Amino acid sequence: MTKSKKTYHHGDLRNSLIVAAEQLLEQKGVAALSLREVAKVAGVSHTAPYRHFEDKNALLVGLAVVGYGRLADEMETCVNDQPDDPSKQLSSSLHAYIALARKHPQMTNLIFGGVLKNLCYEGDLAVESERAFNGLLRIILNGQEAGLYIEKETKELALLVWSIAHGFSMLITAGQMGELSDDEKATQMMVSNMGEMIINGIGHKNHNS
Amino acid sequence: MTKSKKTYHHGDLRNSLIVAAEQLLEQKGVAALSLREVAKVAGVSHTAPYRHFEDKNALLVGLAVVGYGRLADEMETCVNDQPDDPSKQLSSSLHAYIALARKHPQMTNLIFGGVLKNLCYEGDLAVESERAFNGLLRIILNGQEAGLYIEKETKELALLVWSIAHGFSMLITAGQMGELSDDEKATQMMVSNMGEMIINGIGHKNHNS
DNA sequence: ACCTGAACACCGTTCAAGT
DNA sequence: ACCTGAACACCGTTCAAGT
Repeated sequence: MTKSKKTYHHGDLRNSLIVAAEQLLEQKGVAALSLREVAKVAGVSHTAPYRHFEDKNALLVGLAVVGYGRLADEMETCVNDQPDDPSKQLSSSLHAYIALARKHPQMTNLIFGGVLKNLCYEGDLAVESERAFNGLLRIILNGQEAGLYIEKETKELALLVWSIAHGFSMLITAGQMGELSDDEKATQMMVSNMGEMIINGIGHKNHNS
Repeated sequence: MTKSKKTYHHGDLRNSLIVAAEQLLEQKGVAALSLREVAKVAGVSHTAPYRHFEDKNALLVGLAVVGYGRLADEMETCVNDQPDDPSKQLSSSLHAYIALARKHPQMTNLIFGGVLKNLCYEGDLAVESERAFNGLLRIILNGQEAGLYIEKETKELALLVWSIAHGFSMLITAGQMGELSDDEKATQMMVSNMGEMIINGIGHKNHNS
């Protein structure tokens, strides 16, 4: 019933290749992802991908753009869904970041694990990266304008928050968090606690300044 | 003059392979690291490594153990070098973590980028991982005993600090920090600021509780 | 324009054979 | 014990050829 799959010319091969690649990625990991197998899953010869991607690396970048785009979408949703509650924007962005990484661990590794040839962080990938970070920036700025956060440079606060969300995500993805990795509930609890600690700090407040 | 290099039996091939592997790793990245080339650099046939490592993955794990060991050493040094100043222990551990990642970006990718078969986070690698985290735990505990930090569970504070150090490191390594990646001085400034924000929080302190 | 099949250099891994 | 060389299945990439 779909309009593809009948013609000799595939029609939407570029996209089919990315879909197939993601399927294999989450199945077997970044290291075991081969261009030839992607082509086989997509139902074409192993040289067909070169019509749509210069390289294996170019396909991986294309796939990473999709993944990073999802992250950017999540960040924007956090801003738009609770436009009047900057505090909730921040906590939901933390939860969303980590939930997405937990849902697509291999995609997280692909984007941030250093497999992509570094030069390719220009172009579409850089666009999505900025879009995601701009979401975070806006969340912090909203909070600052509401008088919730200190007046330090917005970018510095955003980088701190990003580092926390990213670090926690990568540690879970890398299996460094022990039991926590598998425990959905405990993870969310931990994320909530971290959100609180970012706001209040871990220092004791018995100074009288 | 060295005692190796003369006998037919290499003597310390296991170690030579790891040294060669690290050299190639930082040179060409995780994705382009091949077992055959490692063997060639070490000066042996391409099947010789199988006497010392079950697998290509096993060699990578062996290499990662070395890298993770360095991180653990750094954390322990931070504790031992300033035994009476928990505050300095914390800030120096942050700086050390990020400096090491900046110095060995590809090693950081190897350890945390999801290339290693996950099951291998048992054994020696788990030992070094615990050693590093224990350093952080002790640093936080020292601060709590000195009355510097809140009385929340030590492990939670340590995980927060670890996430920040790790996230910032990975973002730099992945080229996500723009100009900052190359600017040594600006990076250190940013790390110092993050250290301060962890202690004091980013929330405005105009509540009168 | 889009796809294929043969070809090339390289890879990880196995195994019988050498010292 | 430790290392080698041939062999196998797989990989990324190129290219002349097909529709």
